Formats: sequence, C-alpha cells, structure tokens
Amino acid sequence: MTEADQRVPRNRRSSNAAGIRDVAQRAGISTATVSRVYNAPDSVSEKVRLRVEQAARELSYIPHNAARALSSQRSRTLGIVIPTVKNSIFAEQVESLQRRALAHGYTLFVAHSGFTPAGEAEQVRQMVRNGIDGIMLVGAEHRPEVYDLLQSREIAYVNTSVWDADSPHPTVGFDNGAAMAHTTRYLLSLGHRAIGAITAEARASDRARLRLEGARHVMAEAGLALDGARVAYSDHSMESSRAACRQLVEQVPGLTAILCHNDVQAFAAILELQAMGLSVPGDVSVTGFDDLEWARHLQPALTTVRVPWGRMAELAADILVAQLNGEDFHRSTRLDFDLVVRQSTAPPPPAGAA
Amino acid sequence: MTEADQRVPRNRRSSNAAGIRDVAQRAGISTATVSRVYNAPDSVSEKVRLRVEQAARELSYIPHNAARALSSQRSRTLGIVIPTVKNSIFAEQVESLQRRALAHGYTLFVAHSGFTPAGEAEQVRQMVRNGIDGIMLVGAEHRPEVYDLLQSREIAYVNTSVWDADSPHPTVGFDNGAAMAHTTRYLLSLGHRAIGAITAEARASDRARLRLEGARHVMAEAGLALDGARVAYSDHSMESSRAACRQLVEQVPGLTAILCHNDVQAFAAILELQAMGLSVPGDVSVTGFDDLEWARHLQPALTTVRVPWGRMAELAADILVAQLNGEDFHRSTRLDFDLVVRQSTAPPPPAGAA
DNA sequence: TCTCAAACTGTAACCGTTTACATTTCCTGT
DNA sequence: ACAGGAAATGTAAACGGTTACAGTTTGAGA
Repeated sequence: MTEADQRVPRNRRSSNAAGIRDVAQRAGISTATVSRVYNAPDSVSEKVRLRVEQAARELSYIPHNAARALSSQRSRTLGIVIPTVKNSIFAEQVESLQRRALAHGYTLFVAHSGFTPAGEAEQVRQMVRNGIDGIMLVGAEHRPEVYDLLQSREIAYVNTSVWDADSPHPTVGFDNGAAMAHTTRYLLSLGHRAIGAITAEARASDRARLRLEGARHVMAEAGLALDGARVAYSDHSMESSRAACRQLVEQVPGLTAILCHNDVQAFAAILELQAMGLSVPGDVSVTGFDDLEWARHLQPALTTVRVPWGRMAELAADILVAQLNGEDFHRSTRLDFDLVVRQSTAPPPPAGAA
Repeated sequence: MTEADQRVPRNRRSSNAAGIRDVAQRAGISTATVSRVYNAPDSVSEKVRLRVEQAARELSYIPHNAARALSSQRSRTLGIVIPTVKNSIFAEQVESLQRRALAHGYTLFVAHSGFTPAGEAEQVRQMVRNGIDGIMLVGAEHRPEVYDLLQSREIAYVNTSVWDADSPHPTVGFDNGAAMAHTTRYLLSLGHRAIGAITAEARASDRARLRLEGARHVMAEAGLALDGARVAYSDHSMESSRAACRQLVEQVPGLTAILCHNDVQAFAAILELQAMGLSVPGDVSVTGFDDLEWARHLQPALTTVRVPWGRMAELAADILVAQLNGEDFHRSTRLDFDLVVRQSTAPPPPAGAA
C-alpha cells in the first residue's frame, strides 16, 4: 500500500494563536504580502493593505518576534547595562531609553552590572545571546572582551556619560573633569582652601576618576593638594557617605568645603554635618552632582551640577538606531552641564572663628 | 545540460558567528546532541559533553536565542511593567526581578506604563509581541484586555503589591488597607484627631485606594471622618506633594498629623511644614510608606511602613518560573509589613498651645 | 490598440534551533 | 555468549516569519 508512505506531518504548535499564514489566507493573499504590509507598507497597494489589516484585526494577529528576528537577522531589541537602577540617574536613563527605543520600534532589555566590570561583561554576553541589535553602555571603560564581542557580532553600541574627543568608540556624554573643575573653581572663588572630596570607588568608575582629576587639577593650579586624607571613598549608600563625611571632618584640619561625586553623597554629607552640629553652608559648604529632583528642596538647597541624563539616553537611542539603519551619526556628542548654585555653598567662615 | 538544474543555494547569513552546526561538526557529533548538552545535560555522556563544551569554547559559540525561542516555543524571557522606574521601590523590584530571573535562566524586558491603564495595556501588548513567557504586573487592577491577552496566549503572570485572598489571579503582595489602618491606629493612639492624608491619584492606583480605605475605616471607627478637605492628592513629584501638604495645613483646622501614601510625599511634607515654620513632630506628625533607604536618615527620621519590595519581586520571579515549569505554586502569597516608628511622629501638641 | 517599464504580488528557500522518532551503543542478568 | 531493555546518539521536520527571485498586473506613451 502506497498509503503507508504518507507521513503524518508533525506538529509542535501548542498555542493556536493566528500566524501570518492564517492572516494571508483570510485576506486571500500570500504570506509575502502580509509581511510587506508590516515591513514595507509603501510597497503594497492601499486596497490589499486594508484587507490585510482587517484580517489581522479579526484574528488578533500578533507577529511572532522571535521568528521575525531569526528570519531577518535583526531582533529590533536594544539593551542597556547600568550599575544599578536604584540610582535615579540610571533610572531616568532607562526610562528615557525605553521610551525612545519604542518610538523607533525597538524593545529594551535591562541588566545590572553591580558596579563591577565582570558583572558588566557577563550581562553584555547575556544580551548578545538574546540577540540585541544595539546596546547602551555607561562610561567608556569596558573590558576588551566586551568591545571584541560587540564588534565581532556587529552589534551597535554607544558609550555614555563620559565625553572624550579621542575615543574610538561612539559616545554621548559630557566632560566630567571640566564639570568638577568648574565646581572646584567656584569654591576657590568663594575663598575656600581647605577642601575635601567624597568620591566613589575609582576602580569601578571612570566617571569618578575623571571628576576627581578635574578637581585635583584646579586645586593644583591654586597650589593646593587634593589627596591623602582629603579624599574619602564611599559606595552609593547613605551610610557609607556619612562615614566618609565624618572622616573628612576629622582628618582635614579646618575643612570648609566638600565636593561630592553625586547628590546622594551630598545629601548624606549635609545630614551628617548637621548631626555633628556644623552649619551648612555656615561652617562647611557642600556640592553635589546630578541635580536630582529633590536637590532643590533640601534644607539648604543643594548646589550641584545639572546633567541632562534623560536627553543623553534619548540621544543614545537615536545613535544606536542610526547605526543600525546604516545612517550617518555623530560618533561623539558632547552635552553641556550646568553648575546650579543654591544654598549649600557660601564663603568659608572667617578664619579662626569657630 | 542537467547542470543547469543545479540551484545555487541562497544564503541570508550576514554574520559568520558559529552556529550549532559548526559546534557539532567540530565535536564530531550531531546537532541534536549539542542541543542536549545545553538543554538536558544529564541525557548526554560526560565524554561527549566535555567535547562539545570544548568545541563551543573554541568557536566562542553563543546560542541564538531567537532560534531557540522559535523552535521551542519558549523565549526564556520575562517582562515587568511598572509605572515608572524613577520611584525607588519599582527600581528595587526591577533589579531584584532581573537578578532572580537570570538565576532561573531568564532575561528581563522592562517597560513603563506612566501610571495609566492605557499605557500599561500597550506595553503588555508590546511584550507579548516579543514573546515573553511570563510577566510581573504591579497592582491587581488591569484592563480586561490585558488579562484576556495573557490568558489566551497562556502567558504566566503575577500581580504584585496588593494582596487579596479572593483574587482569581496569581498574586504576591501585602494587605495595603491593613498597613494603613495600622498606621492610623497608631496615630490615634498617640492622641491625634485632626488627621489629614496625602494620597496618589486613586484612579490609576488600586494601592492608593486600598490604603486610603484602610485609614478611613479606622477613622470611622473612632467617629472621625477622612474625606473632603482632609484628603489631598498629589502625583509623585516633590512639588505637588508640597502643595498638597500646604493645602492640608490651610484647610484642616488644627491639623496635627498627616498620613502619606509614600515616603517621597512624606519627605516633601516634612520639608514644607518646616518651611512653614511648623515643627515635625512638635506641631505636626508625618508618616510615610515604603521605608526607602534615606527615610531613617531624614531630620526627623521618618516613621513609615516597611515593605519587602525586593523580596516581593523575587517571589514573583519564582512564581512565574514555577508556572512555566508546570510546577505547583502559591496562587496567593501574603507578605508582612512593619510599621517602623521613628521621630517624625509624636503626640499632638497640647490643645490650644499653638 | 500595443509596448514596455514600473508597480505589485506570489513561491518557496532559508534563518538556527529543538525535538519526535529512529537507530545505535552499552549494560545487566542468565 | 547472548537476549533485551536502558541509555545515548542521530536524522530531519518543524517553528513562523522574511526575502530573493519570478511572475503578473497596471498604466503611460506611442
């Protein structure tokens, strides 16, 4: 019996959700044309397009993106790896990037590096597995394996937060050193000389290092040092920032100003100083960095550096998409920062007052 | 010429990254076995497994997840839709969920609803397009179309933040009403009678509504009302929270305590009260909700309700994965909350003091 | 009316895995 | 040594789209 040769086609489909073939059939058209309705609407006649859209609606057809990705070799997916989303500036970037990506037709994967290069590399690998088309990275320092992987797979990427004219990598950021230098100059102009700094673990953050260097440079120009006991390290917790502040007060004789690497540290420093019975800015001036929402509301309102974090992420999205579309894009974009002077800074108390 | 019949096989591959066939060939084994090394290691002999792993390493083989997803009908991808990641509690949930998902072998998509049901529905649809296997939702109120979509596609989902024994949906949360009721009872026990509340737009948030109801219920038991001018609405900004606080002070005669829907509002309220020359808790007591990191550091330290946000997200991940693996799981998990009493609350000032 | 290019639509191979089913290899017990 | 079942491995179809290429329709110009 030849019938014995007939094979029952295997069937792995579990869900019975409509596929492109169902839509094609219902619209009395080929699958190719249905596909074109979604990917190149202009190449399809109005009449057919409407019929397809109608059919798709009736079947509540939802394109299967994995199939799309496999077939077209593009996932329409972007990724972002940030240290932690608990810090508002990263949160804002995630949100802006996601919104902008969506506007471009992309979906966003989010992962956290936990501030370590190893964590970052691992998360990037994971994203590559998921076939992201592009990725936004924080900072400009990444393990060589990260760059290798991205480049060998031809994945679009963009560094953010730091600006470096000479970087060989696509970047959108600002001049961290200049920002901190500007802030330091401002403190010097108020008359401060005994200045300390609270910074983040430099090992894990090029931003922290660049900012500190910016401050150091200006201090050196004024014949002052910013090193040894004048620099205290803290992670991103209030706790350790307060400890760093206390350390500075205890170890820097006649301290009158503190430069902080970010607003959270500045907030913690203000609280600690007040708890120690010191007045801000009466006894000690404090500066922040980021200009988070609550910075202007603090008592005293925080003098800080405003950076357009959200805008940066939007630009990152645009740059990634432009790369993916083979369009021209600025390889290096520099954003401006602003020193926002508020009430947490003032001239130092008259010498010998206390 | 029969040669004329030979077709040049088409080739769509752009990248030349190694595929499973390359690994199979190099290991002298079939693709099926290579696949099994990754998906069911136990069913492969030690010897072969090592050979495959070696070959994979040499070729820096990275599995193509879109192909996996298409073939296996599972994307190993989870999603989360939150109002905004700028609020720390959501940030913490995103981070915990991502970490836990990764431990289970899943990657996380993040999207923002912007506090609107329409936004949420849209983002969920987008995620379904991307073939997520499971999704964590915030709150228990979602458009019917959201539930329909999720159920018809057999996508695992879990509601979070609210706990309702009667909910037909998988849920992990806590009793919002009880938490606020408890806090209210505490204020009453201190002697407060003129109590006001700052809440969020109830329309978009069942949490806000449940909390307010909890407070109202307890007030009613004490013969007091919590309505009209005693309730002020604010979005999540410091600005509008301060405005709400001012409104309360101006409209509630002899106000001595304010219940806030979250810590940010409480922080803003404290700042506004202090700016108005009122003492916290001397003149007015303030309570928060969430116990964010800085709550204990504020001056005065904030009395607030601690909720295990991170743990909640971890449990959500576990529940989603259990569903996907067809394992048993708790359809409804109730977490505990804690009222953390600090310095922002105290008995009201003696009547007529002022 | 006829020609011919442009515009549109159709056919089916292909993307890189997984997995149902078939086959081979390896043990165990007699 | 051998039967027979378990364990390991192989073969190739299927997953649901996209797209190269081929075929068909349309419309402007002669």
